[in-house]
Amino acid sequence: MGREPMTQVVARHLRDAIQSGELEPGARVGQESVATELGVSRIPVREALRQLESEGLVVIVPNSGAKVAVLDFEECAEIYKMRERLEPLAFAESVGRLTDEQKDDITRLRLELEAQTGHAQAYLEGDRRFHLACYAGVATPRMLKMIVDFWNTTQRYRRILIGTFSDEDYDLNNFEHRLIAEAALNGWGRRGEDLIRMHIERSRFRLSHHQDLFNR
Amino acid sequence: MGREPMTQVVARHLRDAIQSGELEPGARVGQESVATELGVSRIPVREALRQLESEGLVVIVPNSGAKVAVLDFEECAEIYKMRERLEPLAFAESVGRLTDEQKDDITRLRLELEAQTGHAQAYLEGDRRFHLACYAGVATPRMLKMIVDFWNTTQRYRRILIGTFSDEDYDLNNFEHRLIAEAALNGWGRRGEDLIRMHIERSRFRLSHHQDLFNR
DNA sequence: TCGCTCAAGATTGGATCCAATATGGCCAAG
DNA sequence: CTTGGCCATATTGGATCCAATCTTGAGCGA
Repeated sequence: MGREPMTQVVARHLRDAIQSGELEPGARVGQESVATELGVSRIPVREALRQLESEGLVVIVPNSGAKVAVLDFEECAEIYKMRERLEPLAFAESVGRLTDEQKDDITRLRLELEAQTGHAQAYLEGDRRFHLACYAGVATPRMLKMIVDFWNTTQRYRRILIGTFSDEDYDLNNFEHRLIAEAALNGWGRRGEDLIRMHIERSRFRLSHHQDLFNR
Repeated sequence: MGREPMTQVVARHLRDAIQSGELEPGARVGQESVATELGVSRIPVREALRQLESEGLVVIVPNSGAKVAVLDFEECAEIYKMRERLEPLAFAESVGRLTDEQKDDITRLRLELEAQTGHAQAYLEGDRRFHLACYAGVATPRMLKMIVDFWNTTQRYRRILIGTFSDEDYDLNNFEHRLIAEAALNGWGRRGEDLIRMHIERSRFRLSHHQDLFNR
């Protein structure tokens, strides 16, 4: 059994750094600095950066370097619109193939998430886990990867947005999750599609109400 | 003005080779052979392969090598289902921002395409150009790239499928294109969405009728 | 004949080195 | 004071070389 390629290690490291906010959008990501920090040569760093670029996390300018991707409001909204189309499909494909364990996961994650109400950071992580659990039945990894990439590229901005949540915002979110979970557990594909679309759509509307968060 | 990075040159070369059918699905893509063929070192080849992997054109197995991606029927159908969701969105976002030149392109490409009726290879190319022209108004490149990647990964399989077209299949296709073009030229977003979804859906149905083409 | 072991060859992964390009500061001209 | 051009420096892009891993096929034994 072979060791894991350094490229993957570097990619994961940078991915985490970007999503945790350690590397802010627009921040320069120098090959040399990353290489020395992780004790590897620049080669795996370069390949990792290409991978992250394809995931939408960084932007590479030839002969200039890589920077953490910056999303303006329009781009962010566009991603939400794509999610509104793709995630209902993922739900429909997932429902019906969910094992009992996976259904239990959905319920468990939903309850854990509700328990984190008000704690922005933990809620963010839990929210992600819950939604992805709903798509656990998707057979082809391609669609799942696209969705995960969407979540990753917007994670940084959802964190900002969730800071503006009122108690009622949390409640509404939790309630929508309960409806979605119900649909998943009962195999209601079509109903789940609508719920998920509306769920994401509401997030997008909220996003457009806080458009100012993108200016700076 | 700087020269274009070798990585991009290699990537384009391999992309063309894969789409033209020169490299068949499952074919091994050795770094060394590509490098010597193009007169470059293996470094840009490796980076190009990573890029193509992110586009879904090749599959890289660590320490083993890269192979042209093979799609089974399920994966191919899944991509079509995603297209059925995303391309209507792209149409809706594009329509309304189309310039007069872009509208002329749509008409011109549609007529050129009809003139190629019966010529599988040329029809394939024209079909692609026509559809992409309908999305020319999309502002954010991210969605467009995803759609192009979908077309690229399935190009090889559409070629097989188009070989089974009867005269009536061509006619139906051309007629649907006329309806789509009409919607684009008149800015009928919602109508265009439905037409495109049904257009792709019909292709997917045809695909499932020729499922045997995937067995070998 | 079939399956297993193991070593030689081939191929990929990574490090180091050199060339090409962009960045940033400095100086001079307007 | 601003702006344009120029050169030193830092950083990326690519080539070459070495190490690690996988693949292949011959040999052996059941």
